[in-house]
Amino acid sequence: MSIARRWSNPDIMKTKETGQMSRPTVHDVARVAKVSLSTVDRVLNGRDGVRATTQERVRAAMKQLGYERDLMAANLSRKRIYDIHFVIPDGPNSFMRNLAAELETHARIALRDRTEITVSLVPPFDGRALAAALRRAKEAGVDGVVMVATESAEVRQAVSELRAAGIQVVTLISDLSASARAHFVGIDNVSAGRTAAGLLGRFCADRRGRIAIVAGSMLVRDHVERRLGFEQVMHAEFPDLDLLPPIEGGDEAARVEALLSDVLRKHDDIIGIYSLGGGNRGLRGALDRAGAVPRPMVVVHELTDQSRVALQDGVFDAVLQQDIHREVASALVIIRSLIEAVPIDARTGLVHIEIFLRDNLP
Amino acid sequence: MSIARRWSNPDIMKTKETGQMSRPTVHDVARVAKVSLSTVDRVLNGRDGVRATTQERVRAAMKQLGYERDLMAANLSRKRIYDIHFVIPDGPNSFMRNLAAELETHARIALRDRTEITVSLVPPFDGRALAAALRRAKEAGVDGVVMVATESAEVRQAVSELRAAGIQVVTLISDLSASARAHFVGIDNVSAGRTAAGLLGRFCADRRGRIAIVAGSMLVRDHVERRLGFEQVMHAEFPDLDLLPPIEGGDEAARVEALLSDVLRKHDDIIGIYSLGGGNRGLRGALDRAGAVPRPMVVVHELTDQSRVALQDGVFDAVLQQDIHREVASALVIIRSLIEAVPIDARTGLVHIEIFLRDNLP
DNA sequence: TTGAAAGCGCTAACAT
DNA sequence: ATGTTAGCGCTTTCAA
Repeated sequence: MSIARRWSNPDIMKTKETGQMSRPTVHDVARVAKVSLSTVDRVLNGRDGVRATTQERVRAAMKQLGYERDLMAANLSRKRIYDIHFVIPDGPNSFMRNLAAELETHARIALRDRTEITVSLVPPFDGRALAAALRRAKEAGVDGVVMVATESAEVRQAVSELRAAGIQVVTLISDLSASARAHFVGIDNVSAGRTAAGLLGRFCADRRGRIAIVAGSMLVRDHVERRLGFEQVMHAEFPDLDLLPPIEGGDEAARVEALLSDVLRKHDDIIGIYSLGGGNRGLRGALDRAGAVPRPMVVVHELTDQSRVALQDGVFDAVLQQDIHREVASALVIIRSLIEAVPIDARTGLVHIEIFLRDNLP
Repeated sequence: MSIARRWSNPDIMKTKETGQMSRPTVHDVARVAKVSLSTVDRVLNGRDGVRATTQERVRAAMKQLGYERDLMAANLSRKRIYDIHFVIPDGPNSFMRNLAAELETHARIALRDRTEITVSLVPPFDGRALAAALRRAKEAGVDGVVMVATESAEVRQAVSELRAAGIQVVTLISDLSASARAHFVGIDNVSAGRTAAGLLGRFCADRRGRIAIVAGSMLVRDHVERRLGFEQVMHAEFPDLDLLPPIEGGDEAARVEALLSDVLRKHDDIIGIYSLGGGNRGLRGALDRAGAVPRPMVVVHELTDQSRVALQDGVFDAVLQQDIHREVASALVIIRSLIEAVPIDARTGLVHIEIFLRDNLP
């Protein structure tokens, strides 16, 4: 079987000799609607100064011909350059460092797609600083903003202002609830938490004991959601396991190590640990110091040099990971589509979570 | 911190008044090299009829200016349409059916990127038919071919011919070893097998017994590789588990059910099953009929209506899945890049494998 | 071997 | 309210 799809509308057949057809252009529309190019352009771009009846004629011609604007030609003509600004946390952890590096790479290749990328780094977990950065982007008059969100009323307000100024906003990795952001690009964090629980629960088999949770901050939505998903499944499917309240380590190794060491000292029956944020070097440090036997099962997020080694050493059992490179690429595609009001495939934003065991390390 | 990147080569500053810079064009190159546009174009596109010394001048100018050709403008001018042909197996299983549906979707959206998609369906596991389809594509003069490969000398030969004819070939989902294909898009199947083993091994905990493997056909490389990875990890990390030789069910539910029922009857100590191909409806049928207690742990590939329900029912324990939509999208990006000789980011082709437990079903 | 000029599909400045 | 015309950056006749 063979499926072929070509333009097959007789109205637009141009080269009768060859039988070749090509997709309709503004010229075809103008001809059929009996108006000039400019009028077609006005209708096409929603500019005013066109009588309603004429508009109707043009629209009818477009529909009849199945006209679809050639975005590349349009961009060439108007010399459009998409000005996209990223606002990301200046975190001390390797995850955010990695993200910044990703942006460097993308900045280079995005140029080929008429996209210019700029970046601001802001202090992590700081809504005020984030909102300020957003306002600066607005003043700069960029076309779109991609940001790693921190929950805060100020930030929500700034996003609304951007939106009102016609600037598209996409959240990346961590979403902003009840906000005007047009799209979120990242993993489904509730699902990530559920996955972690599904794995950790099964790994702990029939043992009984406590589970420790290590988070970065409950001010970022991804951490809140991971915790939520984790607790959902733990309560529903592994009720024999006792969940300790989360430790907030600020994604910093030193704090994580101090706080977790404390907890491990207090409880000698911790059989599982879920770390849903950064600072896993500290997590490992605490585990090594405690030296519990049998060692607890450990599920963490983000594959870094640290966590990879820990996986190989059998200290960590599973690492959940999101592909930042792909996320940034998706964010760019999506924000350009938003700017051009092109329909967006729902699947574009959802990045799948990867699970690494020591057996499938890349 | 804020990073901004703009063109900043004084040679190409055009509007001195505004201080605005723009990237260099063929005109700039022509001016600097003191030749005409056509000559620049000839050099740019490797056409002959240009004296060596002139060529050198032009190239020097390009380098000096940091010229990079605007692909969109070029495509507009030459009215280029990428003619991409997909060859996929006409399998009876939902996986391939799904793939065909994906292509329908992509055909529609690819038009916007000057890409026209055609599809042929060929009998599965049939190298001869596949090779014939490839030859037909060559005769049709397409720009690129994307295919789900079956291992066969004939196919390898046909791929070489396509390559020789200047037609790019990309393999999708299942690769073709020792062939001239330019790229593979799909999951790392060895890694998928290893992952399956890592999970199944841990799920089987300390139990002893046999593990059954259900494959489609050892003629497709993805199945061979999954088996390889699976056995690697099983032998290395879970030596207490005995692997039975793989059943080849041809990805068909009926055959899988018959063959597996047989095996389950022969062995009453099967504690784990890994199904690395299609036909999982048959797998479930066999399990239901056998009704072993305790039920074996089951890891399968491809999330379908069947496997989703089985997961929810607790009959399957994990489903490994590849995102076909994304794979097709990647294949399109890659083959276009190959056709235009644009550098390809190595990560573009690698699609990550997803793992579903009942806890994280989407 | 080289160059001048027209045109791809669309937009925008400048007429009417 | 509508039309004419000159580009955007590149390719492609057709001349020289």
